[in-house]
Amino acid sequence: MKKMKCARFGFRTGNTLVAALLYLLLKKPAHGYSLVDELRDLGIDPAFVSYGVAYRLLRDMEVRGLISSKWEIEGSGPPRRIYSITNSGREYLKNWVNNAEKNLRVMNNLINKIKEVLK
Amino acid sequence: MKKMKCARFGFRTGNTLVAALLYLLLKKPAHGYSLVDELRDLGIDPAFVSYGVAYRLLRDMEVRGLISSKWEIEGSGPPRRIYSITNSGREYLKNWVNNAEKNLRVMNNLINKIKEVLK
DNA sequence: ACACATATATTCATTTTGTCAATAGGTAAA
DNA sequence: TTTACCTATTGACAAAATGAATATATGTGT
Repeated sequence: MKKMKCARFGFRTGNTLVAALLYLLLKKPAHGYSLVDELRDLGIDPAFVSYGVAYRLLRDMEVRGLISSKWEIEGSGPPRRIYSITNSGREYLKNWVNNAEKNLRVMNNLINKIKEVLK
Repeated sequence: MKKMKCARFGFRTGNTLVAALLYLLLKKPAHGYSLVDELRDLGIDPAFVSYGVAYRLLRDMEVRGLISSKWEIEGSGPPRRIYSITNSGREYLKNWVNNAEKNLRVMNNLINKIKEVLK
């Protein structure tokens, strides 16, 4: 298992976006531009996810083997890079969920404690 | 409302640590070294919070007016900088909690959706 | 004197993010 | 047909956050 850097609270932007993108790709292959739009359905304001960030993440994810891509020329519009999730990506997602749940509990605890003191 | 930068998911390390430190200082004034130890009670692994990071954060927080400090010479050990939370810090914390709750719901939602698809 | 724990502070390199411009094909209307 | 706008991807650069390591004093116990 690679050492987890920079993930003290698990919910760093990049990590979370990776999980969200993998989730979307788990449902069906898609290209970057549409994925950014679909983030809206996850409660993630797409205005906060620039295309630059999203495409960079997708490229990184492919390098890490979490997703794979192929060009799609057919259809209307410019050529699109269609991404699919790999088995490795599925594993990563499972792992992420487990960690995220732990982190969520810590966060929830902290929030409740703070609310109690503020009250 | 000031535009929230760099907090897409609210739970960035820095932001969360700021909240945790403010929470501790809300209960009683303290100095950096002891604060790091007390993070343990919040479920935050102290091995993940180096003193370097903590002191840097505390100084930033003071610059931003969330806390104030004074040197304490008396008592045993080397001089300590005792931090107290300010009114501005209390406001910040209230705000953070509200945001964090929203973000928690988004995260929870995402996690549940992923779990459903993985199942 | 010596080792060790407390306490604060600073530096530098690296990683992660954010912003924005460049490129390019397709579509629709004037 | 040329102008304008939408889709789609990429790359470059700046800014911010983080990690690791080091430097500084002081006090305590032996």
